[in-house]
Amino acid sequence: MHDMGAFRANLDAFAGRLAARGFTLPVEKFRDLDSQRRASITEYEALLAQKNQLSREIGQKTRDGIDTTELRENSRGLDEQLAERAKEAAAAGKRYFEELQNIPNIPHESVPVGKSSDDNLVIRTWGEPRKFDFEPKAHWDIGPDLGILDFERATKITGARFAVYFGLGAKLERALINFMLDMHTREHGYTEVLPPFIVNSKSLYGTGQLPKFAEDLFKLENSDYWLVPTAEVPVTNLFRDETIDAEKLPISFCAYTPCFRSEAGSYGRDVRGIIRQHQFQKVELVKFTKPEESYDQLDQLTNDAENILRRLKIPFRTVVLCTGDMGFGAARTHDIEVWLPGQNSYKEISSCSNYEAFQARRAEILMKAGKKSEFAHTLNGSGLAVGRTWVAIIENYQQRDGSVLVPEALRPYINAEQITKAAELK
RNA sequence: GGAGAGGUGGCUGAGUGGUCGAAAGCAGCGGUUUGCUAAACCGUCGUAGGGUCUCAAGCUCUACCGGGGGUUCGAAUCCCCCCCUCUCCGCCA
Repeated sequence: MHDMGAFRANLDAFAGRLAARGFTLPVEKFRDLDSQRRASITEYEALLAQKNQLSREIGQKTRDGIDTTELRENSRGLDEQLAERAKEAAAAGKRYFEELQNIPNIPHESVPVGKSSDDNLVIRTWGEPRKFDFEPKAHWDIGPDLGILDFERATKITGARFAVYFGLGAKLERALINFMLDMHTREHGYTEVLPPFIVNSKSLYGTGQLPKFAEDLFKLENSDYWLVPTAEVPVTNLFRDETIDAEKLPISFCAYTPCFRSEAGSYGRDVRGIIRQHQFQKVELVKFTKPEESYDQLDQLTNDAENILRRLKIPFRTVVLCTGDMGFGAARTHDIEVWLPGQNSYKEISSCSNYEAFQARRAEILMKAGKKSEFAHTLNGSGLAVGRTWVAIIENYQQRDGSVLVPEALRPYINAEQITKAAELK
């Protein structure tokens, strides 16, 4: 959400910067909507002031013992017109806000201008893709062959885009969660949070998923409850409607949650394997910062996420999304892409964004330094997507005999050096 | 799920139909006094949206006492619905 005053005063500048991300701001429409809105407020409030004045008079005269029959009638006479103008003003306001809240954030000036993911800019590459002396397989073959991953039974008990993990496959997933949380809390200074996995509409509005992206979410019947699409929602909303003492910033949280996404509109994308599931696990990093330090903190957060892959010794590269490829609320986004030999390509495993005050304005997250209070900046990024990290390990550490080596950093967590076919599943 | 008690400004807490945006205290901010600190005293002190204005200040209007409706000329105050918190019971992990 943009600041109303700034938006009104700089409409043309906003339009120019939004154009870079392929968003056409209807400037004239906004000017009209805003002047309509203001005119109807003025009209309505002038009439209301008139009525309030009459009421005060009636109160005074009643106390003085003067008859007020006529004044009461006059006052009542305003009601119909008043109701009408109230309705107009509310409608005009609503028209304006509905347009405003669907305007995406302004990209930071450092973001490369472009139209699609082809225009993203690689800022870092780490590790050498392994040379295989055999044809590397994809995880959707390796997993089922090892008996640690089962799509058919998941489809039976639930439906498409779900998976069941068995044995060391399940344990690998659990180990990854602990490994990531431990690294972020012990080495990167994050405080662990275990939030609710169900949130209300207001929280989803605060982080920007609602009202525009309702179709991407799972909603619980007969309630205002939704399954979390990412821990970003509950964790960022920890400070909704709160004012944080600036001295406490930056505040860094990490949280594990399952994530639930309807994936409406992604039919046919990543249909094989567990790259795109309705339910997946993620360790999320969230930061609340002062405005002047949010970009340093974005670099820090990105680095913290990358460190997971460095420790696991899996190659990756980091890209800056171009203006046309960014998400709705982000001002700058770094995607970390992990190397997947099974698909012979890099695949997104983390998305780290600075939202500047875009979410803070919606969620009313303020910071106060001395007398002055202003909106804090919010950032978040995956640290990392657990399911996709699972895939990366399976594919990068696969052996000719179909087994998978466990990365050294993970061995204390999984208590095994190698994943082989489980006895009961042979 | 049942019974009861509550939700007022940053905090505590008055206020049961008419200048109440809301007493008082604390905290905050400005100042006076003062070797320093502390204390005392004086003043100030909510947010948002309109209007006026070149801008700001100022002035002014409107809204906000958990949320939404209603009664009334007029609602923090009366009525209805909902949400949340607390206590007890039930149920459960």
